[in-house]
Amino acid sequence: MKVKIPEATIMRMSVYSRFLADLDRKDIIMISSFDIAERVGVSPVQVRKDFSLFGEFGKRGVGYNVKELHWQILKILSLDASWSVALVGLGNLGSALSSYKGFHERGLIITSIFDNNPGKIGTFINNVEILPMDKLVEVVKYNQTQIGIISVPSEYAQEIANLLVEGGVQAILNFAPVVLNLPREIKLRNVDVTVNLEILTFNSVKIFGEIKRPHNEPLFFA
Amino acid sequence: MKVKIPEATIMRMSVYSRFLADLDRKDIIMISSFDIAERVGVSPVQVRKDFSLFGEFGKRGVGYNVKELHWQILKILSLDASWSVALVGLGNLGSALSSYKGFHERGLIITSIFDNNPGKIGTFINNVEILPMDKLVEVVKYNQTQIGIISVPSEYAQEIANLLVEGGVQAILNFAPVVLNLPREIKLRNVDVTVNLEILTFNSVKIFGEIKRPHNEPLFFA
DNA sequence: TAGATTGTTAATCGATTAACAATC
DNA sequence: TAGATTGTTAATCGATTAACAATC
Repeated sequence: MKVKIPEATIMRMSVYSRFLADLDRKDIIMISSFDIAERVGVSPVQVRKDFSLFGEFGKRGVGYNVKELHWQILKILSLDASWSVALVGLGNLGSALSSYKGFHERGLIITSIFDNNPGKIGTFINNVEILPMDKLVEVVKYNQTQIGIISVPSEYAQEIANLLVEGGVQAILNFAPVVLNLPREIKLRNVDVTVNLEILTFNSVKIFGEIKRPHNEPLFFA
Repeated sequence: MKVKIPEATIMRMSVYSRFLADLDRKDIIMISSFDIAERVGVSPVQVRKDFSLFGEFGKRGVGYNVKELHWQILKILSLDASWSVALVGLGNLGSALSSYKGFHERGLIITSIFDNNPGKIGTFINNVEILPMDKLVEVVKYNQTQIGIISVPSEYAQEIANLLVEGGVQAILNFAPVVLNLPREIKLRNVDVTVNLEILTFNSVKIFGEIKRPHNEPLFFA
């Protein structure tokens, strides 16, 4: 009775759940797999199949209760309790992440922020003090931090990853475009913006065959 | 003789190519699929299989010439010529993207930047003037922009996407956590940070069964 | 020639889709 | 009961891995 859950399913569950939160805010009571599918850009069967891997949440002939389904998915994603997150690196990207409201809404609580810029250390973001890197292990441990986010330059990413692991995190979300070496039990996800752009370049050319239009000098320019 | 290329392959090609650029900078001449595999975190067969979808780039018994292979992959990804990219939304995330050097290195040229903040309009980033949104269609057209990057708040993302399409882009990279509705011929990729974090929460719990440790008050706190 | 490593074909594994039975 | 919609089983499709032949 042990089903393997495809990662693609988990990704979609996260998307469904955000859509359901939205419906709930709008006081919509029931929804069908067809409506979910349409708004989320997948097929209705896909939606039902995904749900079915975790249980039976709907009523045949009727659909799904929005509140109930939403709650079930949050439970599945373990977002029914909060998570302690450490953010390392407060450049532009780190700042964007630190101020992103979506995390807190979904129980992902940034409990510590680290940077090595003396001008930033000691200041606060959302009541969290920015600390120097040499406090990382200690603080991450104390906070029982489960997830570390790495948004430092590539050359420091591995070093930071090691510190996070030493501090006891279970999972790392890495924004640096490097391949990190981690103990197998640590969960890792990489978000790589360049890779995503390059997939687009590949796909775009496919459409137009081999033709590629060169671009002009920008219209508005220095 | 028309092979379908898995998207996963394209992603890996992008990663291989960055690794090869690195090797080339270090004046390494030859490399084997084993060494590539190890450093990139996949299996050697995977590497060879990926390459084989596009041609034969290696010498049996010897390996691959770094320069040659690198160049071939850049050609495959259409990164042997430059791309005109428009960046819309200059919040923290947009700023991070605008200052990311990896793009330019790989022929992804940000030719225009748009924001609606009057304090930012008229200033320059890397010689590109920040323009108001109402110039978007015109400028994107003029620059023959192929790719648009959306880093505006979710509620404006669809509207901006429409303008980009009107301006003639072929592909959109969307950072707003919403499902965009686009003409089928427009290539779309979504980068969704929350989804990635939530996959980590799911995976972490799986490891520890149902046990989840609550977190303390932060050690360093306001 | 022997050793190494590529490239390919076939087998396996995994995810999506189609068909349909169950049931509200 | 008829219509709607879920949930599941089987079929298909796609991607990875294993085995091995080719060849430097």
